Amino acid sequence: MLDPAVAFTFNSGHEAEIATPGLPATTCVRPCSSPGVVATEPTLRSLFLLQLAETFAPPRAIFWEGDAAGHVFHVLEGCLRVSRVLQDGRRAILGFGYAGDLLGASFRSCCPFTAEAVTPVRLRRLPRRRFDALVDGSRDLRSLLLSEISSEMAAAQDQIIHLGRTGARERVATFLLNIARRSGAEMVAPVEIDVPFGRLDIADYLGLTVETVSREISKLKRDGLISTTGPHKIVLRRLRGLRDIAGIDDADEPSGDTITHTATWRYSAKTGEHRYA
Amino acid sequence: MLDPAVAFTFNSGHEAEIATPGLPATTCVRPCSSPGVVATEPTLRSLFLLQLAETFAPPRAIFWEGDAAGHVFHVLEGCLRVSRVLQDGRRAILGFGYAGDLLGASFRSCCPFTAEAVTPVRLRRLPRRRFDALVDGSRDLRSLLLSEISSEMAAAQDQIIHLGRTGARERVATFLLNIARRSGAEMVAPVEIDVPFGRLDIADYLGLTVETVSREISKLKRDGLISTTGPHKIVLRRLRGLRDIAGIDDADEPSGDTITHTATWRYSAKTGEHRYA
DNA sequence: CGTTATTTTGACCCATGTCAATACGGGTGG
DNA sequence: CCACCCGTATTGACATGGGTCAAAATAACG
Repeated sequence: MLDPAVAFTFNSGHEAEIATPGLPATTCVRPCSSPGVVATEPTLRSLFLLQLAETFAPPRAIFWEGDAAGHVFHVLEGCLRVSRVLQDGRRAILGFGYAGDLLGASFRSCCPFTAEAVTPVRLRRLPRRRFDALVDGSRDLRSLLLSEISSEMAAAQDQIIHLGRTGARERVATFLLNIARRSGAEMVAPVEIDVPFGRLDIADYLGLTVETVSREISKLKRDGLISTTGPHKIVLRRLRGLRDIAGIDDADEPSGDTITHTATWRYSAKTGEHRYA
Repeated sequence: MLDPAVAFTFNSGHEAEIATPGLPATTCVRPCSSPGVVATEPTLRSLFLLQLAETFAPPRAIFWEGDAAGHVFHVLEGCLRVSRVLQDGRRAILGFGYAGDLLGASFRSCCPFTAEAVTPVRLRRLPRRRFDALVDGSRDLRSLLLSEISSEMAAAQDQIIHLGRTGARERVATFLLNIARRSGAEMVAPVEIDVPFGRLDIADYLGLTVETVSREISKLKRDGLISTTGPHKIVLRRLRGLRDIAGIDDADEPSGDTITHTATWRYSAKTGEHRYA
């Protein structure tokens, strides 16, 4: 397993690398020509540096499912949710986005979901065409983009496993641990996490109902694994216990890229076959 | 919704374009140099043409979760499943692969799941490095790869919605319709579909148990929506009814790329803001 | 400080899981 | 070609996790 809480079309760059608001006019002349737009070390996120930042107040949508995918976004600050609704109104939240995340990098013709601000969101946008052109122009950036998307896939697959094969308690525990991991503060003492979204969002994300989410949280409190100060501040008291519930083997995937098996495919010129050893 | 049954790290190329086994030695000298490996119209799948085909007998694995991601595969024929297991043995099937699918194109350092043959599978493989190099060398191929991966994402997200927000009946109906769609035979009269996988595979794919899957299928039979000739041959009799159960609005996403909203973001040089209209 | 949305808790029920028995089907060997 | 056998599928009886409906408690906000 890798990173269940990581949202889909964005991926936090581990370092939030929030740029200072003042435009760094030092490096580049104009944001339109293609070669070497940013002088230093080009990352996907640095492409956005020249764009002005916008703010979205909480329930406002950044874009809607079905919209033409005209822009790619870099979240500077705040928190958003990404969701889809079935015809009859049922909603599923596909993931959450945080500062540092890229949003929309993997869209093709249209947005496959709606993105809405949960807390005030500050972000920069880049027209799709420009983003694509810039990325396509650099081998490094192309590689970074693929990695980015690959992590999204991994996260989506984790989510599939959880939704398909785990119970409410397990999902809630995993969810809390993932928020903690995201928050940077690494995993030792009692960790206080900030849960900006409401219970309904959590429920729609975990494939449960508000009531079940609430009950499971209460149960965890009763068992002394967590404690709360209001619905949006949760203190994880016994990480070990939470991890047990979440079914994390410990020593299990600390970095998501661990290779467990060492056997691999060898080609034998002699027999003309591939074999696994 | 797009394509729930589409598996994850492959995507059928709509045309299975199964190459004739005899190697087409006409176009290219050797499979090692980079520029213009295949003369005609380069597609991702044509990159594999010079590789010899291998066969995997049914329960054999093509690779295991955690393996180094050393190859990319092109499925020529047969059917495979892609799965992950939790520490306690619970298994989730992330998707199924069919002839025409690409497998492993989106991996980075290691395989995020296990792939096993369900029926005898014929495929060609390409070392990752070569695949990456070839794709990276052509703008068209890069674009095709991104589209490919983007569809995988879409499929994964559909699956997330189903697992999180629909009931057993709905999932089974959707599943049957998706197999039918895959099988090419387009959607009119009674469609007979071939279900190569066992009930356990279906259950692990839909996040249910064997018993529930079996019961739902029996119920659909009782209601006259389908009929069977053995567990692997199912005739869809009332597509409309199945679609209703599956919650498909009809006129809903026939092609997955439909743009529903036409509003979009406009930049106003005057106010210096983006607005949605 | 009142008003409203959100969260929590309780009582109840249903869909789905669990356990167990039976029936089917596909392959093998006679 | 048939009989047997074993793995898979189906069906039944029962248990239970989580959904539903409703009310109370708490938090958010003007």
